[in-house]
Amino acid sequence: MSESKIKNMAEFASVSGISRPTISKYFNDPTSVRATIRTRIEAALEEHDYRPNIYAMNQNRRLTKNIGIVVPYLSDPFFAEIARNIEQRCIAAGFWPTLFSSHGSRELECNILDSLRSLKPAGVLFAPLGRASDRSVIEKFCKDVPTVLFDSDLEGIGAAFVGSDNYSFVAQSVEYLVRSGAPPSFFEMRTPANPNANKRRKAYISIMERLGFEPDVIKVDGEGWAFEDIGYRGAMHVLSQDTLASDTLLCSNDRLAIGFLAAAFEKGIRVGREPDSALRVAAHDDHPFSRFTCPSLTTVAHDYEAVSNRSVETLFELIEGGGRLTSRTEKLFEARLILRASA
Amino acid sequence: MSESKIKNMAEFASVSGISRPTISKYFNDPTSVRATIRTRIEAALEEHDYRPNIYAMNQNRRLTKNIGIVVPYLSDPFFAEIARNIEQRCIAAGFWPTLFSSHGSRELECNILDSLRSLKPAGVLFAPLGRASDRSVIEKFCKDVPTVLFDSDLEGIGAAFVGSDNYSFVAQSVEYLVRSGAPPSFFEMRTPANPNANKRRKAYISIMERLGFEPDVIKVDGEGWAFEDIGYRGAMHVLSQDTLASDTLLCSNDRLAIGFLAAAFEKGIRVGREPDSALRVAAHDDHPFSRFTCPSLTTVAHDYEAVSNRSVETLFELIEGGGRLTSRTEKLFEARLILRASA
DNA sequence: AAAAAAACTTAACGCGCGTCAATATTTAAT
DNA sequence: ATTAAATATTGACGCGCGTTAAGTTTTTTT
Repeated sequence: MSESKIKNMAEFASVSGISRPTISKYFNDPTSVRATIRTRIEAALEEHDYRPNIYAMNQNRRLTKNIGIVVPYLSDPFFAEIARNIEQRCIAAGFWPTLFSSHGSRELECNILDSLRSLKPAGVLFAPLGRASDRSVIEKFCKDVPTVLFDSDLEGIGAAFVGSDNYSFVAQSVEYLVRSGAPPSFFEMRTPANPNANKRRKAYISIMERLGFEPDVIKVDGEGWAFEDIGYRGAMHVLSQDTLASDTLLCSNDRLAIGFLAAAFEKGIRVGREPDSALRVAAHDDHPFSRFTCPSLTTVAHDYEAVSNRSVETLFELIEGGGRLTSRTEKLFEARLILRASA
Repeated sequence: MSESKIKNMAEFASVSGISRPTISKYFNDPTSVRATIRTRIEAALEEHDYRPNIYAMNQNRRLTKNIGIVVPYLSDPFFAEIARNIEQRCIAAGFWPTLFSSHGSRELECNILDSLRSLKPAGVLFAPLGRASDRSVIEKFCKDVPTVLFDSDLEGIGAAFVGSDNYSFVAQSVEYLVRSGAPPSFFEMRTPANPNANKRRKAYISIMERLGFEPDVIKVDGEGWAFEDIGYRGAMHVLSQDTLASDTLLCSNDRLAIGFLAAAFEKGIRVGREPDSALRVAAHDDHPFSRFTCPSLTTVAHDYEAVSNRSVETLFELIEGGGRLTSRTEKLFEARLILRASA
């Protein structure tokens, strides 16, 4: 490796003996130059470790190689995991992903979209807050920037949506709970942050009715994204009243269930599918921690891989299509029951 | 709001009636222009919503306003939380933070530093992987880019280190456990990913010896960052052998304890500080989920706020000092015992 | 009110790279 | 070997903004 520091593309062109426009072409797409040239460039690269200035590169390029990834709440390991997945795929495809979290705040979500605009990204993968989102801001953003929504849908907004089929989640859980014991009550937040929660409630009601049972929805108070705490408090309240309609509870999501199980444990209520248990508890999402609840949580899993994979693929199609798809597609993946000890 | 789209600073200068160099000054530091001028610019900004092109801005600036934040494992809510804290502070100070996670991989960590170089950041806040880190790569990076290490120290590398005092963690936990019951055995991974783990073990041994007790370290197998799973498997192994030297266990960190408690529950072993409990378990970190373990986990908390606050402040000093501090400082914050039900 | 200091304007250059037109060279096809 | 097609080179311009120098206006000081 030579000691001389190369400071721009012209210099690198001269030391490598190749013209600057060709070097420029190479960095935009190595396969666009002849193999002999490519190997010469790569040899020179080994020698002199030059890297183009990304700011100058992006300045006039019609499209940067940036991709924005926005999740509503990164402290939730579920989103951290899905973001990781997406990030890796973008890197593999030669893009520069940048990760943002709205941290549950509407204002922050808007600010992120604002920042994202100046990044002039090729595309954005966006999991909105949901109910708390500022629809009009997001709608405007999606008109200007190629955006694929994932996890949580805002109807009609964005070029496409990729997520999990909430009906499938609830069908799996309710049908299992019914055939292995009593039909479940549904445990959720009174004002869910996320549209998925509403879809799950509706699915619960419709499936229960189809099976000939009376739906029973338990709504607990609490705002924001501290779901475990809301589940815990709600469960403490519900369990102390002893007015449960069923000995089987289906929580809208795992994080509520984590709080619920903590409360049940504290109250000395045995949860599980053994005969001596007082309660069965199941939920949805297959949160990374649900293996380690006490008892371990019976839940329904997202197809993580499929969702992140498809989101990224859809965005790439969108980018290649110049920012437009023929029509807004909505892809929902089936869920998978994970049998553990809690129900 | 006017309809005309303004595409560069010169145009904005002409519509606002202020010269371009002054506009440029304003965007670099709004307080650097006279108040009358500032209000006129801001009025024009309301009218025309112009935003400078960040790529052109960063191209020749001696220093960008970018700050890199690198954590070893973002799916761990502990790091997600601390990253959030740091991110907010950087934004408040007018910087552009960008978040990266090494996802436990040495290779990725190196790639991130590589990407970070081309971002030409004003500074970097970096929590290294620890044992898995490529010391020489990081050392070289820190020579080129103003970097403050946090959470996990690599001795002599970076301009400063900010973290928690591992001795303080263990002092709090061991002293509490001793005065409220039996002296604890120490439960940890055989090959810890993180230097903090080694410091905690050493602290444990020294404190036990100081108090006149025989240290007992239980090492369990497992590689990587799936700590809960490692704790679970380790506990299943240890608990089935029934060779525990003490009825009190101190886990190196909360994530191991989360796995441990799941195993104990599964084995029907009662954990807690009531007389009828078979085992007491405590740990360190005050992980966001430790409130919801069964039983809730007695642990020792980081001073999150202080660590993130001080890290950011130190980086700002470093940046203002032109990338050099008089000497490498190491600031360790005290920990705080959190009494819950498990011990 | 005059002088000094501070802040502004005008004009112009440079940064590093994308991109284009005209020309030269290499490769593939006949 | 000749011709056509594909790819490189040369030279030049532009992008949007940072920055500087010289001159002008505004504000502060005395």
